[in-house]
Amino acid sequence: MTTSPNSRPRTRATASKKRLFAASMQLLGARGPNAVSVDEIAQIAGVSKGTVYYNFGSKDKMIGQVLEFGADMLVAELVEASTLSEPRDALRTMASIAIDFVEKYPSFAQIWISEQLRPESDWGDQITPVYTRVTSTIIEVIDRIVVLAQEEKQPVATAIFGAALFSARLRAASANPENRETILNSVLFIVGGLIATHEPVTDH
Amino acid sequence: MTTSPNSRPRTRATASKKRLFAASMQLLGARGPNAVSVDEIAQIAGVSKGTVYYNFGSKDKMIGQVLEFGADMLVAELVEASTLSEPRDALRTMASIAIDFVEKYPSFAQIWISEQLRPESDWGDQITPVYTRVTSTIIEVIDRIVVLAQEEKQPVATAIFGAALFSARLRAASANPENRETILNSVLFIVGGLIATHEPVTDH
Amino acid sequence: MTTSPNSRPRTRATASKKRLFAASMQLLGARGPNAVSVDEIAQIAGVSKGTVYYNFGSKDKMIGQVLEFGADMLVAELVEASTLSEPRDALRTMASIAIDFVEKYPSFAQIWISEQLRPESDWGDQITPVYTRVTSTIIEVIDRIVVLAQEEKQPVATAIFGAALFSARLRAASANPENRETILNSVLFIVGGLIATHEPVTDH
Amino acid sequence: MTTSPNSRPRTRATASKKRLFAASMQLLGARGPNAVSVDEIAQIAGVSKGTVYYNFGSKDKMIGQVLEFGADMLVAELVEASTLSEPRDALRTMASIAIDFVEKYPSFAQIWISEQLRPESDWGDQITPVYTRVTSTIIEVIDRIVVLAQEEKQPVATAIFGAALFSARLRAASANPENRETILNSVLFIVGGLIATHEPVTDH
DNA sequence: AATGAATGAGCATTCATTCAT
DNA sequence: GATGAATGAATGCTCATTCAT
Repeated sequence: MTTSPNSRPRTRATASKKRLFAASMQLLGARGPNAVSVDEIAQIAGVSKGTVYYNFGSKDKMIGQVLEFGADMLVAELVEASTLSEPRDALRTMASIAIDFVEKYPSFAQIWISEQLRPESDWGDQITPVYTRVTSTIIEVIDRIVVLAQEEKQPVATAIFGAALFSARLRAASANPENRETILNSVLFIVGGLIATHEPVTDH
Repeated sequence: MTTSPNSRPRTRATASKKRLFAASMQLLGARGPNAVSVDEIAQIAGVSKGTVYYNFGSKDKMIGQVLEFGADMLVAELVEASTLSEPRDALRTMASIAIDFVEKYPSFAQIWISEQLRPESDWGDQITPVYTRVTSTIIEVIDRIVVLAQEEKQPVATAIFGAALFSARLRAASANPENRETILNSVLFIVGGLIATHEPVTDH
Repeated sequence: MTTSPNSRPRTRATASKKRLFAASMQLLGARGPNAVSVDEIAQIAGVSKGTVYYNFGSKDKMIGQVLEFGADMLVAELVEASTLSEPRDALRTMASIAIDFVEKYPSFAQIWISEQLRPESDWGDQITPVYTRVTSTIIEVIDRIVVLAQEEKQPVATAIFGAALFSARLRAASANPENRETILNSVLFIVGGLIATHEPVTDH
Repeated sequence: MTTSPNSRPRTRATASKKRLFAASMQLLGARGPNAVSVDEIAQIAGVSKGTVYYNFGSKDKMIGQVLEFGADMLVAELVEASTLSEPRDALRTMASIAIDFVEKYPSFAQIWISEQLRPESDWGDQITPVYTRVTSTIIEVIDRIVVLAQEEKQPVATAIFGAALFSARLRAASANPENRETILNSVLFIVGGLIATHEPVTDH
């Protein structure tokens, strides 16, 4: 996925890099960057610590790439779901996807939330922040439901993303998680409120 | 105990502890626990490092107390706002308070969001998680607006809190922050959706 | 005991000092100087840490005095036993006393053994090293058994003390301690060897 | 493992570890574990502090290995001496070896004496305590001299070891040390006493 | 391409000691 | 006589990073 399919077979590319990616996704997703050391990642990947620096240059750069990879995973799924013919089904499915993702990689939610905080850049000149990519997908779907003023779109999408992310995060942390349907409904109340107060999109 | 009212002037009582609290709020609120060292806190507080341990026992215990203090600050304001006669005004004011708080102590949002993740307990047995205290306040207000099934309440309140927290967090990180009113509206669309689909509370 | 009986009653002398002495004997005897902090001693004595410095000046000075006190305790008992009419009974009793003492205050043996090592002085300008006081008592008894050349006396007494101390120390550390009688016999074999190779003392 | 015989020159292999060992033997032998810091050991070894942790994992583990190494040194010499054809010569030589060792590494005696005290284990699960290895060697020699009941053997050997260790320790600390011969004689009086009261071993 | 030995700055924590009250 | 708040030097340890091979 990361390595766009070349025409040539590319025998093994970088086995070490792949293993490091896998180990990082697992460890970072579960415990976050600060709680994971380069030693541990290398050990679980079954390579030497030096290999991390050979392949990625620094811990931060590696984290950046892993984060991007995780974001790509999530966004790809969201984008696919966003094409469902019925936009409200699309949103519901997208929220459901978010719940699954956060359950699998709990600390990604936390990282994305804090990602904008960094004053300079830690893991990141980070091409596009995750939330931007997600909210623009959300906006596309919303645009198929109601007519919103331009300056309303981003805040509405942000609210939806925040509600979904936080609900999912809490559900993942809970011993006996809330009913998934109830959470989806709660998040989608935002759309209900939108519809109740805005003009619906007329199909051309 | 420390502040037992003496008849004598009591020049500066436990000035050190207060200074440490202030420095911690500032530093922790801005950069989060991992990014702040005991040295730095002590230095900014103008006391020696040993004083931290004399007064708090450990870095974690200190952070726990500071976090609790910050939570108390926010919750107290929210509770006060929740008593406004018009429940929708109350919610709007509460969201506004959250925005201000997050702007002042950006990393608190992040900490609270990740607070449930900790398997055991890092900064103590943390009486009640912040989100619980906040959502129960939100629920009180919502109960004055619509009639909700018991199992719907917590998820709805969670969604509202998540939307507000995330929006506020993003606004705080942004160079040219979104219009506050637009954010408030977006968060409150959840309430709009609620009203559109639930029976309103009848005033006796 | 420490305060040689004055003619005047000496109402309470220093209650704090006594409590510190008691706590120190207990803690130091069990765990040794390095493993015990001033905080802990003060806490168990039920006084403030400052009181230690008020009464003793420093941790080392306090330890020195406690060590001396412990040595006085042991030596007093040994001296008393040494007056038994039958010198071999005296030696056996003295060894038995050593076993009891080491069992009660295990780390005293260790401290006394390392006491001579200190290059300068840690806890001490320590009047007379414990081993000197003990061996001179041993020598007095031995002189009643056999005739020894002057330069033999100290080494023989040292060997006896070492054998007794080490045996006692090991017994104290053992889960199911060796039979006390067997230990006493083993130590006293030194005397047996002496008698077998030296002229017995003729009573005038 | 570290020293697997390579065909290639192997310039300096694990020079750091060796240097750390040498420095530790010197420093620990002279002043004991508590009085020596990791910084100091690393500095004298001419490596960085991190190297200690890279090679040994912790200060305690390093001390454990150094202690074991020292014990191996002593025991190896004792075992060799124990094979002398004349058992009493063997014992005398062993005592002499102990004196030399203690003179060179004064604090080892102290550590070994206190080694059994540790409730849990500080420097590791310490394979076999030194005193056990030494006394079993002593017992082998004694068995060639007299017939002892099984339960007498350990206490007698312990007394001999204690007498030798303590005498050696005192001699090492003394400004003008006692005559070595006199000390050896004193320790060996235990054997004299044994012979005087027990049946000698009959040669086949 | 990969390794692993080595580094050193940074960190949380301990503890004997001081001193104003 | 006694206290307890405050100190600061010292310590064991972690970890991202470098580099010769």
